[in-house]
Amino acid sequence: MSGQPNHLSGERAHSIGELTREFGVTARTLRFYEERGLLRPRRAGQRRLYDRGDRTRLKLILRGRRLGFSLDEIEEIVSLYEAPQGEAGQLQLLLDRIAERRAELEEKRRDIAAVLRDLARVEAGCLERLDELGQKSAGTKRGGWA
Amino acid sequence: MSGQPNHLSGERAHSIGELTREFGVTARTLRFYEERGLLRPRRAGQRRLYDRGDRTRLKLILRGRRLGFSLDEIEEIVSLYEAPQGEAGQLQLLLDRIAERRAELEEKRRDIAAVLRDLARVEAGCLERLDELGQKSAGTKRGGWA
DNA sequence: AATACAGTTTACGTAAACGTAAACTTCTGA
DNA sequence: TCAGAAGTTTACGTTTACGTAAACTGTATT
Repeated sequence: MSGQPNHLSGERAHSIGELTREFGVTARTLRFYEERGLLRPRRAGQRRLYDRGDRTRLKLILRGRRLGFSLDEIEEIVSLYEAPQGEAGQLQLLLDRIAERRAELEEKRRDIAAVLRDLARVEAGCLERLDELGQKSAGTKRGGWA
Repeated sequence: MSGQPNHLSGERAHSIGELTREFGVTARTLRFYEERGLLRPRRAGQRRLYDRGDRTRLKLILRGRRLGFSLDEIEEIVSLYEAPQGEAGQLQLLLDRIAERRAELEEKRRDIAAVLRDLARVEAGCLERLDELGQKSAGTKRGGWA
């Protein structure tokens, strides 16, 4: 058992095509992220092979993207996850950056809450108006629908 | 009292410069948003005059921007707020779009929660490591800092 | 009158995040 | 053996969201 000295035991690496289907991104995007240094799949000859770590990183990247972070910011955030080494000064810097990001995220959270609240208001107005229309329709046509 | 037939009683309109300072955007941005149809300040001759409604819209726009929506999407969302008229079919369409947006926002909310959770993990790791360093330092240099 | 300041239009420039096309390699099944 | 599928590099194109510069207008101050 164990043919070649495998990288991490028991996991299957994925081709670029598999990744595109799994995550709904194009191959161009994946290559672009690699060019930007956001992903580093290993190679089998020319072909890219994405292991579990790469897929995790990709998930993080796409999350950041959905939240409107730039790729630069995403790079910074992802790097936070993978740099828990270093001496006291470094660690303090890391803690500071985490605090900054947390503040941004909490602003976004407040923004989301505000938009959701507004949408709920509009929705309530809609339903009310629909209800009025229903009443009139019931009075005019009796029974309303079918 | 009441010189000209004013637009909405008792509110003062703002110049573009005031808006830039209040919201931290450039004049170019405000003109661009107008060109895109997102804002419609009235004019005093050439000069733009932004009233309370314009400022409200701008707040909504910037909120959407912080959440990573495109200006097209923002336009759609803002238009939702201002179209609560119409007959039953229209209202139903509106409700559908609201539901879509709500779903997106809730995905973003989950994304935020996930990132915050991850950051908290990293932070905990940092603090732990700092604590270890503190212990060692205490043993070696006794007292540690100043 | 001259200067400054805030605002205006017009128009070209730019960074980010990919899209798209061309030309090539490397397997794989008929 | 050869077509087709999937992958590769290279390179130019495109959209979005503004930046930036030029040339002009109007008002206020010195």
